Amino acid sequence: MSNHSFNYDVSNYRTPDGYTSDIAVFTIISTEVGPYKPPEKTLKIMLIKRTEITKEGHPNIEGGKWALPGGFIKPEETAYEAAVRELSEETGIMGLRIKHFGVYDQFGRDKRGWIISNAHYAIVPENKLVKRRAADDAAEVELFSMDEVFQLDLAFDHKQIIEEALWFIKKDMSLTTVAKNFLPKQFVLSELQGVLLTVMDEPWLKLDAQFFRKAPSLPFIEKVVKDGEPQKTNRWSKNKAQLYRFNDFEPYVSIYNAKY
Amino acid sequence: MSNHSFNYDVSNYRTPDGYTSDIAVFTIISTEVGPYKPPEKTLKIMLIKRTEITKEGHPNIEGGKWALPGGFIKPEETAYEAAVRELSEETGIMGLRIKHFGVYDQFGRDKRGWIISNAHYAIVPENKLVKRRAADDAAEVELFSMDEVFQLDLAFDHKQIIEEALWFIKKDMSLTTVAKNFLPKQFVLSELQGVLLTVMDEPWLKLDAQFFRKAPSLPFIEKVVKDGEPQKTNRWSKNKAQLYRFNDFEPYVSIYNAKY
DNA sequence: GATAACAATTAACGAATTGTTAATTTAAAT
DNA sequence: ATTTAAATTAACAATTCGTTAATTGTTATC
Repeated sequence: MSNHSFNYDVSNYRTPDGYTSDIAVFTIISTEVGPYKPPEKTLKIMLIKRTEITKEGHPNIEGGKWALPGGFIKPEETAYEAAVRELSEETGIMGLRIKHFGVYDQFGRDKRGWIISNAHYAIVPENKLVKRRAADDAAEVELFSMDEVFQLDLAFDHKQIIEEALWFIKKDMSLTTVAKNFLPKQFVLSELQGVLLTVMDEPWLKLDAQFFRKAPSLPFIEKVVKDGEPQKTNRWSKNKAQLYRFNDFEPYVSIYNAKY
Repeated sequence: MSNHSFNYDVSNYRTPDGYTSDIAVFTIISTEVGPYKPPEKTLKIMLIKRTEITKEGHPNIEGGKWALPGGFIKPEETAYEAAVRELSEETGIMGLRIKHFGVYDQFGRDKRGWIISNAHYAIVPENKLVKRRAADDAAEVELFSMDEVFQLDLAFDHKQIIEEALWFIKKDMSLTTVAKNFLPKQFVLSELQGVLLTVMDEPWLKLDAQFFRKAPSLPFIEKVVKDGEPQKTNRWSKNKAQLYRFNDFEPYVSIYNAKY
């Protein structure tokens, strides 16, 4: 029988045993490194620890291991909607940027059967994450740095999923203005630089002289001005620094007119 | 019950009624516009026409409409493997670039039930596509330009899938060297320009003076040289033109150090 | 209250790249 | 021989880049 024409008799096909939505929740946490110094920023991912025993009293699959938050999708919702719901259940926060980035359907990835994972990543500003509430069934929730996470024994194929999520977030950080989701509405150039450096390590980013000369003319950010007066802050420094905010400009780049 | 901990009792959940792999197959066809002129290039997509009647003699769902090639995934294969298989069954060609770009799981998109589509796009050089064989059950196969395809009454949500596939291929063309999959191993700058122009329309691309001055120094292509002699061709022009090929350089760009 | 320290900001300048226009080369067509 | 059209090279002002140095404003230290 030809598949491409969708002739379909349910009895001829085995159907998947489950369809889940998993979410790699990233945040960037700041650690104070001294007064009048921009804090050091680190990319972290939120994982939950799977319970050893299910509610029904049976041993839980992959119990005791750290895993991505997520769960089974209901037929009346999409994987994206499920991700939004799971994330709000898990962290109590809403209105975040959530994006699909891959599907994991290798047979054997879940011993319970043919279970397909639709993977998303989400970005949470650290100030929202501190409100993180204890999970309903007291599952442990913790943030891990990228160094830490790859040393854990993760559930299922979540190690691979996280590796690929990390790759996507790096790409997005380079090519879109996602960085704004990690920053307050108004920010200072060194804060922007700090966020970018958590995932990118281009030399021109690290060199202050280059970054601070180029950044003020980036078309997608603008100086915050009130009554003709440029707004400044000394949040992180002795000398007052100019505040910026993202505007609606959508940058477009191409390898064919870039400089190398 | 908490979803994030994956406590799972099969009886509690409805499972999907099917999991399909659909493929947006793109090609660029050249039409001769005159002797010693580079041919005009147009982006086309391959669609198949769904039969009115199934093998079993029942009316086929969405019968008579044009649709993306694809089909149900078997439990022992991944959606990607299914895409490779379907594409080889359909066109008889292998070794193509195939990439996942999205999942379509809106309930109601397929009247047969809860059916999830894992969507891919593929790029086929036109010289391979001419070998396209008649489909096994004589389903009609045809190439459509982007203008044409959006005027058709497409099956399921395939219009949306194609729109998003087109968006992805444009992005990929700008940010990766996919263009090489549309070109012969050795090509001439005007051929590269023609391929890029089928999906991009930046001014510096259209302006020959700019494109031809910049292109020779792009780090991911190089002049074809044999025995110290630069290889040239007059495939498309009276004057011999330098042949280029892609090398292994992987370009990286970012919105933060681009020019605007 | 002078001054050392230090991040933010501005200035300056040669080097490299860009946008643009013009000239050259080549071989077929007339 | 002349025309034509595409590929290629040349030329040049304008812009941007990479780098180093100077300036500013505030806190900490003596």
